[in-house]
Amino acid sequence: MVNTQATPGQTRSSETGEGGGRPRLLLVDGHSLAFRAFFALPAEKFVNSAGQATNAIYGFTSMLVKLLRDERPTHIAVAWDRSEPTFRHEEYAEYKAGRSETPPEFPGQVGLLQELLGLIGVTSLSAAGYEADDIIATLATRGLAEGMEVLIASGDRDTFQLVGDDCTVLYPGKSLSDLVRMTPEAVEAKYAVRPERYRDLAALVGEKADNLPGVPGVGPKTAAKWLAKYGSLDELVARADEIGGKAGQNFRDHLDDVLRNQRLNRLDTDVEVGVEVGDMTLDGWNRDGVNLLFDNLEFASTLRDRLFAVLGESTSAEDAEAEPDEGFAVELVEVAPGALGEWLAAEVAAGARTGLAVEGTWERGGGDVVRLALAAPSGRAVCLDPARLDPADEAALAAWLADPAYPKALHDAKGPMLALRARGWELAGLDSDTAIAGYLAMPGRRNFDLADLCTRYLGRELTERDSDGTQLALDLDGTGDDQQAARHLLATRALATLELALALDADLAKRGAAELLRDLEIPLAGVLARMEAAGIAADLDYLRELEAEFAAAVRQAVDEAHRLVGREFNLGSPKQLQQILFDELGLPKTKRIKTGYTTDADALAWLATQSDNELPVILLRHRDQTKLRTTVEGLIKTVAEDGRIHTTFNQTVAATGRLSSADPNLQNIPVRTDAGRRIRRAFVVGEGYEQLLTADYSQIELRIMAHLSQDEALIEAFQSGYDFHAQIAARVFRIPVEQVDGEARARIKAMNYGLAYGLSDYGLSQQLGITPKEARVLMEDYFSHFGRVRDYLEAVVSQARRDGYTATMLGRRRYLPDLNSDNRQRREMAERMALNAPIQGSAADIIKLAMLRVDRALRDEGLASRMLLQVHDELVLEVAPGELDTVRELVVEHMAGAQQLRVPLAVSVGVGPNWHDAAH
DNA sequence: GACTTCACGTA
DNA sequence: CGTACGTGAAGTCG
Repeated sequence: MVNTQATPGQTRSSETGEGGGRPRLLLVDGHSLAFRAFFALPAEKFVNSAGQATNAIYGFTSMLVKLLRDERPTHIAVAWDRSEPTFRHEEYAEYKAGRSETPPEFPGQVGLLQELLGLIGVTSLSAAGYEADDIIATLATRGLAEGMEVLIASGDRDTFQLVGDDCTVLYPGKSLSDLVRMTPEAVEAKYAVRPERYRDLAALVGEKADNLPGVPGVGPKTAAKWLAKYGSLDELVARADEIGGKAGQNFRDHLDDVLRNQRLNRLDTDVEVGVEVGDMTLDGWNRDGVNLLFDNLEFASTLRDRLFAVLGESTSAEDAEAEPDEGFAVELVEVAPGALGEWLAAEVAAGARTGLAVEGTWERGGGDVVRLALAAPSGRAVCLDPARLDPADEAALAAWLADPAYPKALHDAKGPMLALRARGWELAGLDSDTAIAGYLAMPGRRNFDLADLCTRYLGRELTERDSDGTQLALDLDGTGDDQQAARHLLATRALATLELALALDADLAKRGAAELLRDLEIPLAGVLARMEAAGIAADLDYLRELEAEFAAAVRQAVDEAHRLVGREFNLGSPKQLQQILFDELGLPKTKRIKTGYTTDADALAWLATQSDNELPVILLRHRDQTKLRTTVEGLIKTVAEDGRIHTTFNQTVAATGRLSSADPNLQNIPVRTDAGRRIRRAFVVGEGYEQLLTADYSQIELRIMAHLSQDEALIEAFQSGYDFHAQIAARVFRIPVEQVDGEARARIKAMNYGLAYGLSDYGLSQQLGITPKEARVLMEDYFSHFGRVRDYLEAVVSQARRDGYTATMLGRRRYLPDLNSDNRQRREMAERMALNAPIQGSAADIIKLAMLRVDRALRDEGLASRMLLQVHDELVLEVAPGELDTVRELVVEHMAGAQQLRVPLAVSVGVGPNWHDAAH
């Protein structure tokens, strides 16, 4: 492999074409290489979720990236065959006949590949009546005439006739990435003829793939021998009689075939292509477009990174003044002890943003700083070790960190804030958080690594290279010599964050999310950091009692189940449960899932009604108790030294804009059952505080729906202040409110909530235990009274289909490309997401606003009470002695007033010594 | 050990 | 065959 990879000995400085190096033209045979790629990669492993095959696209792109990286062409074009017949067909009707059918997965990929090439700025060419080879021959000839070096990547041996001192063919070898360099020497070594005689040789031997039979009994060896002896095919034909033996006779008998082959395998060098080779530079690529296409094709990020890295280089090569070819040109400055203040004053002017990177640990509301790096716009950076900081420097650093006049850019600042806070340092002036910015730009993405964003937004890789160009390991835990590498890497991260922040500023401005970042999410990060640091006090003894109790209940359920079945089995294994329930006990089958039949709670409850067997009921009890036990166990494990549980709020996970809570998740503590609610008693008011206070928005999503749809009837129902669901039920069923019974109210309540989820008649029927037909009638009745709601929901989806995204009240977008998917299941899923996202997302916007307001008010008022938790529509606060009335009033005011809607935002408050008793 | 599937808790 | 999450256990793969 390696021996075929001997890349030309070009140096970096001669790569730019304009800069004195010789222009280098790469010509690619599109179909030929795409077809190779198609068969090299397993089609079944390269299919996106919409069912589109992608193996040829992936393999071709991978090859192209390798070519761009290794060969560094200054000019490039990809030539394509056309489906219509060529001049060769006119001459010889059987040309290329007898080829097996093109696999159906292939043709569709060619169009996408051409689209991709267009996006990365590569010229694609084809010409009616000609094959790709002819276009390549034409361009190669012109390129050579203009003094260019020419490279041809093709799997068609006909191109070998073009090989010369300045023209090399790269021919696919055994594997996809293995391109053999066919130089004149290589052609001669392999075929024993000079490249210009290759046509003659091929004419004698024939080409099976093109259905061009040669002389029977004559292979490359004989053909080469004859050509060596007679010099050329023309001479050979002229002296055909001199050739002896059986082969000679065959040659004379098949002379017409040979001459036909020679005419047909000649490549046309005069095709009208309409583009000058000098214009085939690689520039002006469309990053957003490539990203979108890659997202749709569902390609791994590695290929994208490799492509962007190589494109980033080639575009920057256009402008010698621009960034270096790759990486970040950070200059790590050593500052003498005591001189940090001076350096900051000189390097980091107030008002100019600084990149800040922190290395350390942060979890469970605490943390520590190992080192931190500051990078100025000049590219100069310092890296500081807090443990070995001169006292004067520490003071200067602390003052600078806490000074809002010095704007800072960090990546995922909440963790670093916790670590800094543990050192007694306050961070102010957070001006950009590149992780959150990335999240606002692409809320559906899984992760927002600094390195990923650099590749995507800057086209540069966040890696360092030593003098050999080999990548340094991203080893932050190094010791000794690695220390310096770690310092340099951290400084690089700081500079990368700074540059990334700039690119994201522009992107967010385009997306209308700049204010959302600056005024909502960034300030919220600080609030969340304080909430995490505070944590919520836990009654550990009580939790242990609960655990023992739930564990005993689990054991009892297990015993009963084993006794009933007559042997031991794992109640926690759906697989074993299926075996017992459906095979051994012969109970009726439930809903199908991938692995058989479901044993979920609904199914078990149904089974209990279908048989006298007690097992389903026992299993249900076991499930309940197990869930409770594991919840309690999880909580016990996370109680910190300070007796409090410090969750982590994630600000960049939920695609709708909600927060999420993890380690432990305090947003899914049971509340619906009595046993579950007992767990909430374990969350107690901490020492030095008086009460827990919970405040939640009543029906916030329905109120948002009323607001956004502007449905008068809905708005009126909220303004009246009476039981909302009952009022709606009264309207739908055309009866006075007093006559609405529990049943009717429950149905309408389910309907109300289901609307915002894209509920189907089937789903509603399942939930209410009625037939789908009854459900449909109910929905029709509902919409006959609240037509604006239906109009609104439909409008949201159609607008999202048109724009590609939904937007919340504060302009938070959610991108839903699947709205135009050909796959019905995906499309309908995207439709439900589209109608839910503005509602759930606007609710998230509003409570985030409320959190900022409440936090600000508490601090402005100098109150010691503090916010501890957010559970989507609820806030939990810890109230300091004597502050209850003030805090209650303040919280209600700022939650209810967070956003002006066409309906009131109702907030209800409860107070108690623990989370359970603070409910209302 | 890493990953997927099922199941289930919350809003 | 309603949205959004996180977690734990079992099962599977390398």
